[in-house]
Amino acid sequence: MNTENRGLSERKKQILKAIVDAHIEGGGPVGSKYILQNQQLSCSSATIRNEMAELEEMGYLEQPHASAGRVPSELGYRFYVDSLIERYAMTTNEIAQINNLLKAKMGELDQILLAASNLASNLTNYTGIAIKPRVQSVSITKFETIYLEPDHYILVAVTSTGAVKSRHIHGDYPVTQATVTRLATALNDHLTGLSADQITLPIIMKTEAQMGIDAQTVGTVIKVIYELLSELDAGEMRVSGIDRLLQYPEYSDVSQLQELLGTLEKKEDILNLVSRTETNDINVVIGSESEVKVMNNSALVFKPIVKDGKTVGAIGILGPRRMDYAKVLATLEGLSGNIADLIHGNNQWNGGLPDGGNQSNGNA
Amino acid sequence: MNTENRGLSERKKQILKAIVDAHIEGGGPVGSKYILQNQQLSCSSATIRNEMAELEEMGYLEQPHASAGRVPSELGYRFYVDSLIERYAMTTNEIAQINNLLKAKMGELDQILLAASNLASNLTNYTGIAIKPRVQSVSITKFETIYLEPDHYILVAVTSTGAVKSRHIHGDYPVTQATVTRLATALNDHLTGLSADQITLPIIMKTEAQMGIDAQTVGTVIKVIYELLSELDAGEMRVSGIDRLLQYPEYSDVSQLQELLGTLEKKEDILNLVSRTETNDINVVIGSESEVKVMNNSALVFKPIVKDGKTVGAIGILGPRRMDYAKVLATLEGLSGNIADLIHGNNQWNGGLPDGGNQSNGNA
DNA sequence: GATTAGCACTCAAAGCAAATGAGTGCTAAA
DNA sequence: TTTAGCACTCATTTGCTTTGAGTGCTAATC
Repeated sequence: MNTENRGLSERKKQILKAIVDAHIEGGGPVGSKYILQNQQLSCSSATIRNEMAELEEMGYLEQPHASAGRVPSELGYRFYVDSLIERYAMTTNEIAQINNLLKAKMGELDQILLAASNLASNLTNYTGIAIKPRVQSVSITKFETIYLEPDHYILVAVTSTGAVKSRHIHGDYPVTQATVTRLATALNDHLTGLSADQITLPIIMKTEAQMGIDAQTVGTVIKVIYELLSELDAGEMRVSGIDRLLQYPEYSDVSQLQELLGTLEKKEDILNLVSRTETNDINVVIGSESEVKVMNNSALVFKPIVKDGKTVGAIGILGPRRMDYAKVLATLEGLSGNIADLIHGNNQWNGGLPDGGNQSNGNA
Repeated sequence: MNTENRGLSERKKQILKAIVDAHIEGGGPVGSKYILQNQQLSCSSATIRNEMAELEEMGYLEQPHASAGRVPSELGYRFYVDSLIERYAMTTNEIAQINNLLKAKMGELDQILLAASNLASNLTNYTGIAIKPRVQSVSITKFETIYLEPDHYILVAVTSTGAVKSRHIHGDYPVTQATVTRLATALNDHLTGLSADQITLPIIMKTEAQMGIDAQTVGTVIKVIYELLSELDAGEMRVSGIDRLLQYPEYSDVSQLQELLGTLEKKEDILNLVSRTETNDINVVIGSESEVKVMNNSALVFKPIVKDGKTVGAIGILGPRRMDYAKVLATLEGLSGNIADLIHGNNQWNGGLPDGGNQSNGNA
């Protein structure tokens, strides 16, 4: 991901930075004259042209066509993001916004992430993404049953990630309050700590045998649990502020936009990308650096949210490749800090575990 | 919504229908000659022109500009949908698809709705919408608590609509297993059947007094319950297949598209529209018939899903005004039938109440 | 009175050519 | 190494013409 690009002279760096900045702001190719005017450089446009030609040769710039200005290449952006970017300081106003909106939403992790990605989208004017990554293996820490009617009870499961899931169960055979209570105990004894792929036939049979409850009921419940676990593994992703994309001319090409929306809908690709990421730092994925198709003139910036050493979610920003990285990075950094505070819980009535409970609504 | 439009001659109806059909298929204005060719009418193009002129005068047709063909007006579409539309029979293939995909998803209502709107989007090639409408007043039927650690327990609530919601609670004061159990009993005694606006200060105080649990803990829990209830009232909406919109030329105007995506994001308008609808039939909202802005050249077709006399959700299709209503209506009809079957539960292990449990992720 | 053929008219859309101008590369001088 | 100068390139804009689908109207016909 990093090339040996230290070999750039100060002037080259300054020119490259100027071009990227200008391109981020304006969107179009940047010419030598423009740089001369908006930059204090003690040289002429011809010199700048020479430098630009060299930068192009080195792969940092591209020329859409012979008589156009230069546009940063993917490599150019990468260098910019890694080395040239200027720290953007959030305004107190923005910080206040984050605090207010996030504190108000302080409920389950789901909602915090959603609110945060929303906020990120608002603050940066790009598209926000809230992600709950796939996890290798969730297990269930605690079972509980709620008896409602003779043929109807609810199974509640608390997962190892702190999420609470539930399922209504309508049995064919009437069950009693007592049976249902016994069921919970039995499940707690035998099935806690197992992930979906650990629930094998032997275990099921052993459980059935030792439970002293009719096999039908047990079978039904185990099936439900299995489904629950599979669902928990799946990961989820929510997008907010798609409409913002449209204001950038790079997306006025309908076919391009269509493909991008397609990948956003499918969710698969982005979910994979984020789930597979190992670092907890902010990630900047520019264009074809990722295996995600169609991101060619787009970039995705995302920041994992970590709780107890585990990645429990991520918030991200999707926008044109020429996005205002300084601002985006600062925003995500700020938000993730606040989220960390929230989920490490210093608030009165809620704030401990991530994931108060509900994370259905997967990607269908 | 209905004008006295019975005064149309058979031939006028035929011509109007032909124009609408042609426009749905092609998208452009329809001329007299085209109709003559694709329709068996024993008259000439001049006669058709005359009829068209009259239809325009009556408000059923519009002319984009003087030398263009005719385009159906909103009124024209309304008449078409109400009177002229031909029943579309779903293919066995499509029916099979519905059955398979829906049966596979048979879990909570949330997921069924989502899967259904997704499927609707696939089958019709327009954008699908899954809606859980606002409800006036949900109450909680049953409380349960799950003890985890000395300062940490989970509150589980079963609502009157059958949804199960939960919240982690981290108390400032240690609680015991026994306290937590007692808490559940007390809540079940005092707070079941109340909606958010019925939880008033007197009731809270009375509950606190009779509970015999420290006021802090009770106060915290009641606050959580209140928030839970408010959240349940809120309604939710999910969109799938936005990218499909782009294939219709009416949305290649970026600014239009942007506004439409905006309303889809806000959700407010559509949620209101659906929540306020009283009939359980399929609704067709064409363009500016609704108060929803920006739907000018779009139409929304939706079908409420009813369970025990209550509207528990809706699935809908959003597309260009010139959408294939016959197909859309048939699809929604078919899907809603299947959903009704599912939630009235004739399946072995699950199927009774709607809403197994999880419907967080509201509109932030 | 309804229908039709015929014709003049309209107007968006497509095609074409010239003008514009931002920006470059190269060369030769400083 | 830098720079001024100049010829060259090429996307974009502009104005113009052509095309053709489609209409409205009128006068003849059924």
